[in-house]
Amino acid sequence: MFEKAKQNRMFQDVVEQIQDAILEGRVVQGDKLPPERELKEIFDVSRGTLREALRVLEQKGLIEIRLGVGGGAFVREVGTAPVTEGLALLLRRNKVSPAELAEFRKDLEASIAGLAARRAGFDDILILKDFLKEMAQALEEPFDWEAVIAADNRFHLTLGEIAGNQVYRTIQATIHENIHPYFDRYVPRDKDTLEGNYGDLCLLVDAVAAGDEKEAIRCMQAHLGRYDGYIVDSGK
Amino acid sequence: MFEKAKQNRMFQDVVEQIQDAILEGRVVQGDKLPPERELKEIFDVSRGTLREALRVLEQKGLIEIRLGVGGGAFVREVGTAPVTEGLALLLRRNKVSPAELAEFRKDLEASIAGLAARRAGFDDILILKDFLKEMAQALEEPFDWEAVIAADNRFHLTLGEIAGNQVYRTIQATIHENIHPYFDRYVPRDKDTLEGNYGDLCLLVDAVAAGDEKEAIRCMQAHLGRYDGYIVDSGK
DNA sequence: GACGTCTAATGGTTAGACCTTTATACATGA
DNA sequence: TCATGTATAAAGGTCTAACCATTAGACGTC
Repeated sequence: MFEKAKQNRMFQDVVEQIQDAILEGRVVQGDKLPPERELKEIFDVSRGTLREALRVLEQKGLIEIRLGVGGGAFVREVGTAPVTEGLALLLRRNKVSPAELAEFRKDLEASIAGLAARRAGFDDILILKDFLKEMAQALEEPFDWEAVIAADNRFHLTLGEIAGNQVYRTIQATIHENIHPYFDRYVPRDKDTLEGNYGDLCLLVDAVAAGDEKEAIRCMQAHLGRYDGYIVDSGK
Repeated sequence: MFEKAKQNRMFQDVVEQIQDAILEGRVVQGDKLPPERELKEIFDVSRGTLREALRVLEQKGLIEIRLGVGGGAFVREVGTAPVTEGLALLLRRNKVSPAELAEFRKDLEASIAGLAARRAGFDDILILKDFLKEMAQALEEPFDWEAVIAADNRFHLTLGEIAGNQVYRTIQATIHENIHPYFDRYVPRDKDTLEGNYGDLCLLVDAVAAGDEKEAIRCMQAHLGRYDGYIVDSGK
């Protein structure tokens, strides 16, 4: 029925007001908030209190502070930085393992592949095939590991777009950002692995083009399963 | 080669020192840091600067402030709260629709059910059955809608625990947090719906107990599919 | 036009005071 | 004896009024 009455600290109210303004788009990325000495008048708090609010907003990744003339609090694009930082802490304290991330990711990407198969249009298939071409080129001697990985990434994110659900895309982008360090560190950079990888994606695109949801899911699982060993073994 | 010289603000140094102490286990969960007036002497900064550092640590979820005698900054277990909050910001910012949330959730919970079926132990089943009993009681006349929903919630979160992957749990918590307002608003409060709901979960528990992954997934999809109409129609 | 120098805007920091919340000890009274 | 009220002090929350540090831009000198 009731919930615990929340501790009311004035700076929290300031945080909420500014946060709402950002999330509702009343101020947008790049906008400069008034200088501290004006904000303090607007909210009718002391400068110390106002600054505590700014620290919280900064930590949330919602604003960025610049020094000097013309400096101040600038609205940032809401991004994945705070999530990434929080996850990094969890990983460092062994509250989550890279293997858990990888398990979740495989599942997530498989769902995305399924949705993409259900919803992809003709143009979408062309875009995916472009990535495959790009990847094939990067695989030719002398093969370019970085370029293959970059193409693979964009392939996944594009599939996320095709899936047509913002929630999947948001979660996908966040997981990608956090799992990549492990890929870079543990996945071998040999050509065989990458060629197998390329083969997986070709099959996947075929499945998506055919609208075969189950096959798309299977392909994606096979594709990511290829790396399970590396991540799982190195975790914990 | 080089990177941008980082802006050096004194409170950031304080944040780092305390954060390191926590991450390295020199202070552990429940420990109380000295009062502000002592900390400010230790770090040789003003109280204002110290308090800005405490706000950052608080936002990172590393400490918690309690008021009054014996109050102060207490070390917290590193947890998923900041990750959840950051994700919630992203979802809010990306203006995800209730329908998108519901689609993702069905998928996520289904995966969780599958993992739970694979990993549940004997005790886990007993706990789930307790929730079912609780729900059955709340369904008897006069039936208590709030109690049923509360039990249902805890059922889902417990299933998330049983799934044994912290990443799923964190994402699940985030989605729950964001989808609940819509459930409260749009889902009908009649007894028939809730009784059907109860039936779904009974079948689900049977599947989990039997370790039947596919059936557990199917049950969960059926369970949440029950609400698709309400969320989807009212969304956007 | 290239290079210093000055200036003002603006965040960063400090000191010291007072207000508010809360656990505890103690007193009061049924 | 036990419940209830009250005083006390520890500790966070807030405020005021300065001064310090950084930086863009104006201005001037060579």
